[in-house]
Amino acid sequence: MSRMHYSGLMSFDREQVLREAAALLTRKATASMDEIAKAAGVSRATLHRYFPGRDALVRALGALGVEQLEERLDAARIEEGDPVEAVRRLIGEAMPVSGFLAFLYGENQLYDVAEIDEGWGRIDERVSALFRRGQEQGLFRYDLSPAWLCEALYALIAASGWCVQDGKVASRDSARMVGELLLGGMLRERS
Amino acid sequence: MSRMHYSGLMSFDREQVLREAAALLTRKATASMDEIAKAAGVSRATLHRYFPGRDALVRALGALGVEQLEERLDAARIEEGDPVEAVRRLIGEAMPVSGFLAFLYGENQLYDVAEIDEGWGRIDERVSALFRRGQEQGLFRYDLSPAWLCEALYALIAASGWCVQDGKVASRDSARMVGELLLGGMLRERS
DNA sequence: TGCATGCGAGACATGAGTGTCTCAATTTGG
DNA sequence: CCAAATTGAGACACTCATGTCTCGCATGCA
Repeated sequence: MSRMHYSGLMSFDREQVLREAAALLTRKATASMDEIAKAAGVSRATLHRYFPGRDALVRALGALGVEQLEERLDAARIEEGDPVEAVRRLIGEAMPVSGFLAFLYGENQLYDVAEIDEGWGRIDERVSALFRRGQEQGLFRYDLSPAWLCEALYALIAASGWCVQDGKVASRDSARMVGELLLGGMLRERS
Repeated sequence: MSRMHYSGLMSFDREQVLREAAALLTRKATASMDEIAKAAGVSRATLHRYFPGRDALVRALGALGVEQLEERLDAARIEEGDPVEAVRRLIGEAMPVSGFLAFLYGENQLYDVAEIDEGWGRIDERVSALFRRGQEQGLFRYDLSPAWLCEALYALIAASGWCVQDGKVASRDSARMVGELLLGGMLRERS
């Protein structure tokens, strides 16, 4: 019998494999199970023991992404304080996982998994609530819907991650680039 | 002997097939050659006669995307007049092909094709030049690099196309949503 | 020491997508 | 109207990723 009951948790090795898989698929979304196994330092058989099939792996990846992002929403305390500063904190927290998020963003396969879908629903709701709060305080524009601001935020975070990986933007500048553009736009301040 | 010399041009049928393929792959990036052939209304054999292999098809698609976008840069006359209005015209022109652009954006395979790469180089150069021109006229912020503004523009266009397809944003609002956010940001106007 | 569990390595079958070919039917142009 | 070209349909082999299995080895525990 197994030494561990997988009651919601997972073994250390399994989680490590998952993180390696995330790192690889972030760089190469079409990597084969064999490549993933090699990158994770386990055999293909073991990879398949942990995740019976590519679907299971991608689903676990999706759940990991939701979990990580929710942790970062917590860390950024986006429901507290000045909405503008909350947006800046959110961007700062989300930037390190921008590549991973960009990968999950393009994985249409995940839209059928109810668990993942409701996870993204929770995230969207929290982020939209932040934008709504800013609007109600008269800080954010009313003519841009929270839903659109939400998507725009995701898109800019993903794009900046891509730029950093491509050398177009310095890693230390990326959060500022996203924050300044999203909050203030590209026009110079009116005097 | 063939009725036509393919000196740079392509037959009407071939171009029609290419456009159908673009439309399908925009919706389903992993469509098989068989699905593409059916969607284009030709047999798999004919599809393969036009484009010897999936690589050739994707390359032709990349070239088509570059060609279309350059036409729209011309139509928007982005090197003329007020930079702010030029950006608005550019967004208005590019919006109808946002889905197709989003597909090409995620096709890493194209980065090895010199012809496509230099096409995107030309496009990036023209768009960056527009942003630089706006900066030099004191209209655009200096602390956001043209390269980043470029990528942000692409990302927002792709995101808005996605939002429209998803029903989150009305089709006629999409250009304004992108333009307002990119140019003015999400903060309310300072009095 | 002996036993059990987990892992790595590899063989094997399967299915999907692909590239190539043939042949009959249709269209096109002289 | 005939001949050439093009197309559609289908057969065929090949590749690759995948899923499954077995077996030998190592590590850990009693």
